[in-house]
Amino acid sequence: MLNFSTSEENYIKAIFHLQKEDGTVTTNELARELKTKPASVTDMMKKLKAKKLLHYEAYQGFRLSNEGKKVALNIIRRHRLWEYFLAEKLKFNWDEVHEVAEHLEHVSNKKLIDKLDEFLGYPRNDPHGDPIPDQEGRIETSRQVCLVDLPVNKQAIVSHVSDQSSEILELLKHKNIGIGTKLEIKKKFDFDHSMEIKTGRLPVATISEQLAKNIFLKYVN
Amino acid sequence: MLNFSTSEENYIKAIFHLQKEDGTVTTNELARELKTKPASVTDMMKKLKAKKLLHYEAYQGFRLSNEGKKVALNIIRRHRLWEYFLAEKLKFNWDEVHEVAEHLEHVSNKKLIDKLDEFLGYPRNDPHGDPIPDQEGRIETSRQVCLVDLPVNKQAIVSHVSDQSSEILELLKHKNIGIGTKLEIKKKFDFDHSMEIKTGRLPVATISEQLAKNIFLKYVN
DNA sequence: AAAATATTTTAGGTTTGCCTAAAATTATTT
DNA sequence: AAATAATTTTAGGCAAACCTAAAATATTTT
Repeated sequence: MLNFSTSEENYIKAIFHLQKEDGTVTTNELARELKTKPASVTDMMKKLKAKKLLHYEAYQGFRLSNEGKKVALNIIRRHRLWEYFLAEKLKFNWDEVHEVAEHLEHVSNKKLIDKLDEFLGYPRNDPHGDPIPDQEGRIETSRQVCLVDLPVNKQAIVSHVSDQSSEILELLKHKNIGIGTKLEIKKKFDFDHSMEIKTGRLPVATISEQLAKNIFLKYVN
Repeated sequence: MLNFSTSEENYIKAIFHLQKEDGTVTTNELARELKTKPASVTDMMKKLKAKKLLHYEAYQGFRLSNEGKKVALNIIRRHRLWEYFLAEKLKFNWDEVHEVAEHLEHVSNKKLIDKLDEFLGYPRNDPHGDPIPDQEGRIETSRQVCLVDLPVNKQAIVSHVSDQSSEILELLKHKNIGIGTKLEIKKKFDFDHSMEIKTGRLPVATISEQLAKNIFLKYVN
């Protein structure tokens, strides 16, 4: 894997994220995302095309090549590992990690990142719940997570309930929660590890730790 | 504290280190240190002078201003904390940390560095034995270190022996070690924590862990 | 103290990544 | 399908940080 400038890396990363929704990314979209001007985007697209990181024909938008995707996943791996480190080890707040990780992610030393990964215990998701690509760039698209481990404000869909007793099902029915219910945690209470969640249209519901331990979800996206 | 480019930071740091020996630094010295050309150095000196980070008159060499020194100590703080992190937490080898820290040091987020410092337990020296400046840029010029904690290949001078029994003094005399003796550790053995040290002119001597625990030294410089 | 040598600065050029304004192309209306 | 609007690209410039070659200054030698 060659080395890229901070600027090139930011473009690659932005294209990767944008092309998730659409298939192909436009000059204006990218300029908006990166807070730069369309003319600057065109400049960079020419350069990245020359480096074979993306497919691009004038006026036709662009998509990352396979090589470009590999580079993107590598940057995302660095970013999310640093986010995890900041939140888990340095006790940064959930909402402060992104900005700092934006800088750390550009220190591209493979050994550093692999050792950081090992030190952190090979985490699978960053503090926002997004999956962390492995050394090979493999990424788990949608893994199950226990409600206990679901980050605050991260939407997820109930996919499994481990205890099948009538008692738990009664409780879940009462709270209008079932497989397929989309929800997010609004607040976690350290005292008893209970939480308030929000489902689709309804107001908040309180979930005990015992209940949360039995509910598994998949991230949206 | 304002923000500086990576390049500016590298110049400031290099001047700080060079002016330790001499009082004033010359264009050629700095060019050699930074593997750049004298003309580039002159360019940068004008810029740093305009930013009041150094004193400089054409052809007369340069010295950091007080503000420049503060900036330098801040960069050195970041560098050494990252070195400590890499060696202590990520288990990098002693001789690999410097290069990686050269990159990490330029991520200048005060909160990041202060939290890193806290996470590491406010270490006083980096893995090379060099002191780590505190938040205010204060640096311990020459602190005592126990021989047990002296890094390999780092010269230091015996400044204190805690046990004053005749037995230890006999042993030290036999090995030609006394207050003022300059030595460095050549090898440490994990098995019994014994070590081989080298003093001035003489060949290596072996020191037991028990003995090392009673010898304190000051770093050279 | 003049000449020779070494150092430092100036002048002008390059690349990267950004910009504005104008031209080219594509998309949308009418 | 022409006209209008929106998007994208081109052309030409700018600042940072580097470069080479030549000029200016300082230092050393004779």
